[in-house]
Amino acid sequence: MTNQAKLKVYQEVLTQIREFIEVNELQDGDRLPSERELSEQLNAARSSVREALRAIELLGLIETKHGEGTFLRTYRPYHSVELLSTFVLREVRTKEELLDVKFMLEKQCLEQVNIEEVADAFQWRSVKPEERHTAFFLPMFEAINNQLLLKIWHLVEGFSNTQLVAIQEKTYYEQLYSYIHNDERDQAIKLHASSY
Amino acid sequence: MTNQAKLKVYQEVLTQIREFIEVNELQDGDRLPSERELSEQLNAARSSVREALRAIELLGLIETKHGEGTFLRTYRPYHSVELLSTFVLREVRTKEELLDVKFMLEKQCLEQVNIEEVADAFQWRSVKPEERHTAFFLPMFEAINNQLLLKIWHLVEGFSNTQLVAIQEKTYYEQLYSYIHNDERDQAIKLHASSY
DNA sequence: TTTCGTTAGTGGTCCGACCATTATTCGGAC
DNA sequence: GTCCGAATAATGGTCGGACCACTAACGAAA
Repeated sequence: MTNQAKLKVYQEVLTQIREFIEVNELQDGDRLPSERELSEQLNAARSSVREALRAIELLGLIETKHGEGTFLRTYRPYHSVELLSTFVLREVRTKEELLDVKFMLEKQCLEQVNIEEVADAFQWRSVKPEERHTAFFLPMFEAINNQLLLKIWHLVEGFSNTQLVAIQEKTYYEQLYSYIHNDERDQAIKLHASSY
Repeated sequence: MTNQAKLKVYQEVLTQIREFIEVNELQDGDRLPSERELSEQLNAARSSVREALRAIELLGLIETKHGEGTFLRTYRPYHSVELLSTFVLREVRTKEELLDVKFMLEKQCLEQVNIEEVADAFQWRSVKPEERHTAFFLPMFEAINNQLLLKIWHLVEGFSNTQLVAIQEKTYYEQLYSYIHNDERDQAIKLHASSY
């Protein structure tokens, strides 16, 4: 027996849409054929075509405008990450696990970030104490220029925030910043670790 | 005017399915109500329910068995991920981000893992070359004992796997293992980094 | 030329029908 | 009583059509 030969219609449709995009070299913002056209050209019911389209819409790959059509869209991985997280975090409720991952991400950030590229580096100074942490790290993650990483951290941050996080003094972040600025990464990481 | 109040039906359905899972504390493998039941209970047409289900099926969050029902699914990186990735990885940017995050996670794993706790440490020896990487890292991530971290890596792994990943020789993983075993973490990390 | 209804095309939603597959049920053969 | 196989019921898979809501383009009137 062939192992997997029987793909569902909506999956075939997806493949063909993918090919259509390829062949016609569609760019972001370009319009796809209407649901009815696709339905006819691909020999599939409109409802099946819709199942395919809704799936990749949810992912953020396309955008549908009522009365206008379906358009290709610049894919941003963080859309799907958000969606996935609500399911992935389903059973990962352990505060410990969340904090571990969050710590790990921040550590990685401290290692990688180019401090020169951090905008609003001192935004956190003028912010409420409980928001300092986010205000400090957010621009740093943005400077890393990896939206996926940023989104993951943001989500973990959001979930763990509801738990009590130790609030650090301004001096803590000042020290952290200064370490990185002088490229004393290991010192920064050590300090960061001591706060968890 | 409210900015975005008008969610589509399938999106509402999605939310409610999520709540259903939450409230009833469904675990992986558990069965969801049938499409017809959901349709009735949520006051939505069956086709709308299907749009929602197909979307999260494509994501790999549920599994449908013809004649049986719809089941919550332990994430497995085969199936539709390949299809999905052909869409998602259209842009070079996305590939880079995925690989960066994957690299980062693995690096962290190499730093943290207690090699004594790794079960099936040499499973990867007897596996197809293209599966070596996963077979090597999976037990290590499991040994870290952080469900969240594991799931994140698994997802990223699944996507990036479908694209060209450099296949390493057995000696590469042997070396990696031996470094960690002798607690020469920095050597392991350096080796790992050289492969990306 | 401008304005404003009309109209055609599009996505959004619903309904009902039928098929394919699976698990269950039940009755007869042993 | 046990076992087996044929109905049966429940489920997902697919189709086609109907109608609504929204948008843009067109064309006639001012």
